[in-house]
Amino acid sequence: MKLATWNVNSLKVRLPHLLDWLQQSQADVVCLQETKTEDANFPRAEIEAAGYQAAFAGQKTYNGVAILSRQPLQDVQVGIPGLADEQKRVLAVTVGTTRIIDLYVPNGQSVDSDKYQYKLKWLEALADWLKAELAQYPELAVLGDFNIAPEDRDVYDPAAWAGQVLCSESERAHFRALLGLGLKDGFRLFEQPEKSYSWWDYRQGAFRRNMGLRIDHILLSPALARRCTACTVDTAPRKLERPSDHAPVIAEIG
DNA sequence: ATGGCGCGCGCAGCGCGA
Repeated sequence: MKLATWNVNSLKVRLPHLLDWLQQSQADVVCLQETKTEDANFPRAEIEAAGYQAAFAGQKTYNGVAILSRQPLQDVQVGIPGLADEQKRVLAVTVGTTRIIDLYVPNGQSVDSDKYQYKLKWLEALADWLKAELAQYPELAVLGDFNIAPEDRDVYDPAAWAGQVLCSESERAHFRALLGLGLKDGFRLFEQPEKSYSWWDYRQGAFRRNMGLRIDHILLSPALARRCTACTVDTAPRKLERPSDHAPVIAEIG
C-alpha cells in the first residue's frame, strides 16, 4: 500500500499534474492540502475517473484538505474534535483497517505573530487528539504539510533559519512531542540522501539551487512503521511548468 | 534594501504562503 501527501497549492490549477502523478505513482491513498476549493467545486468526476474515491473539506481561497483512495473511505471526520477552528485543515478517514489523518498545520507567519500563537495552540490540541487516536487505531498514519522542519538537517541554511518560523524551538518541540506519542517519522526510518527537502520557495530559483525545507511528513504508528519498506520525496512534479511549491512524499507499507 | 513568486479574488492590487 502506497500512502502519499502533497500540498498542491490550488487543486484547480494543479489538477493536470495531480492526475498525471496518480497514474505514475500508483499511490493508493493521497492526502492533499491547500486545495483552496469549496466542496461544491471539488473535481469529483475527474478524480473518480482516475480510479479514486474522495473525501474533502474545502473553503474558498485558503486551506482545504482532501483524501483520495482507491479503496472505499469510511468514517470521515473533519477537524480536530473539541478545537473550534473555521479553517479547513484536518480530515480523517478509515481505509480498510488503517486510519488516515490529513493535516495542513498552520504556517504561523512569523514567531512574533498572532498566527504563530494560533499554530502552537493548534499543535497542542493536535497532540491530545493523536494520543487518543493512537489508542483507538493501532494502524494510524498522519500525513501532511506540518509546516515544521524538525531538525537542522531538514533546512538548507540552518543558520539563516535559526529561530525563524517553521524552525523555531517551540515548533520543533511540538513535533518531537508527536514522536513521543510513539509515532515514527517515516522518512527517517531509512537512510536518505543529504539535503532532502519537500518545499522550495518559488523565488530566486530556490528549487534549482535546492534551497528547501523538509516540512511535509508521514508519521506512522509503531504497527505501520514496522511494515514500512520505503519513504521518499518525489521531486519530479516540482520540475514541471507551473508546479506546486511542494513535492509529494510517499511511503510504502508492506 | 524586506524585495524576489504564485495563488485567489476579481479586475487593481492586496493578503497570504513558508
